[in-house]
Amino acid sequence: MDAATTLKKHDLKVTKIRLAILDTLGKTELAKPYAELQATLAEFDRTTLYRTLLALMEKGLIHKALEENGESYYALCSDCSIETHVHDHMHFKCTTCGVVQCIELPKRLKFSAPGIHIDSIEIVAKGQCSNCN
Amino acid sequence: MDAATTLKKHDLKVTKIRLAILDTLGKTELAKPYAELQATLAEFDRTTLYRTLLALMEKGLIHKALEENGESYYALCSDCSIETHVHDHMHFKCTTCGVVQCIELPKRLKFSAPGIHIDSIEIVAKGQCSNCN
DNA sequence: CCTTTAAATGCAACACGGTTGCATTTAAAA
DNA sequence: TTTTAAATGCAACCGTGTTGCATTTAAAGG
Repeated sequence: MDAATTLKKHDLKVTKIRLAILDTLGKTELAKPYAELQATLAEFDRTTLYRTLLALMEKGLIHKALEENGESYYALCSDCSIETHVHDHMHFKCTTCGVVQCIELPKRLKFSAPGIHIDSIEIVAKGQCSNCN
Repeated sequence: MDAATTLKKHDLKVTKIRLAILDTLGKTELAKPYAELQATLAEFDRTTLYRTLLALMEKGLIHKALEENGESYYALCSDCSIETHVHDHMHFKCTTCGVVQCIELPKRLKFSAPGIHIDSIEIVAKGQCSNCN
């Protein structure tokens, strides 16, 4: 399914920056840092980029990963839909080359603690990627 | 062990802001948002606060939790030492009242994926705390 | 207790991403 | 083609992170 169709299916108007974002993020399975996204899409205003990312996240087309320094990384959602935005994956950052990738988890993780009710879990791991070790 | 002794033991000079930070974070088992920390310690320059937090983190006396919006939360380290800064806990944020707390995990978590080597893992969960559900 | 010095602090300044308001443009429905 | 709600661009502000540098201070040594 092409990007335009995907947008329409999620009640989003087909615009240049939306196609550009989906195109950029679709070129790799890695998560892209915000700064790189902004550089690639420099022809657009950064406010527009900001709001477009919000819109695409809200519709579950993309998701954001936060690294320890607070840097944001964005990636396409392959396992999300409008109804259930669920991530059965963790975000892994290679401390050597710096790439961030989504890694599928074998099964849904369940944590529990007395008294509390857990809705969602985010996992961020660091180490060496397959190219760097 | 009092704060001054703790600082000396970690080769840190005993200064007013360091005592104040340890005192503030020690008053609760919850993690404090940066903004609250800055408000409480408004008598000190924010650069000093910034560098002091870095120093205390480097020595393993405190640690930082990042929430989804990128907000930083700080808490004392109870299970860290100079040699092994390890967290067998996750950070839990109540989406109702907003408090962030460290929750001990029953056992060390192990994840693996083909080709990659994982050094450390950070887990952030969201849901309702015991007061709010 | 006094001197010395490396470390800590305060201040200024800048970078960057997040965020909002508002006027203009545009996608797409009628 | 007209219409309109949505999307965009621009300006502006905020908070946090970060660095350089001059001043102050903790604490070691005499």
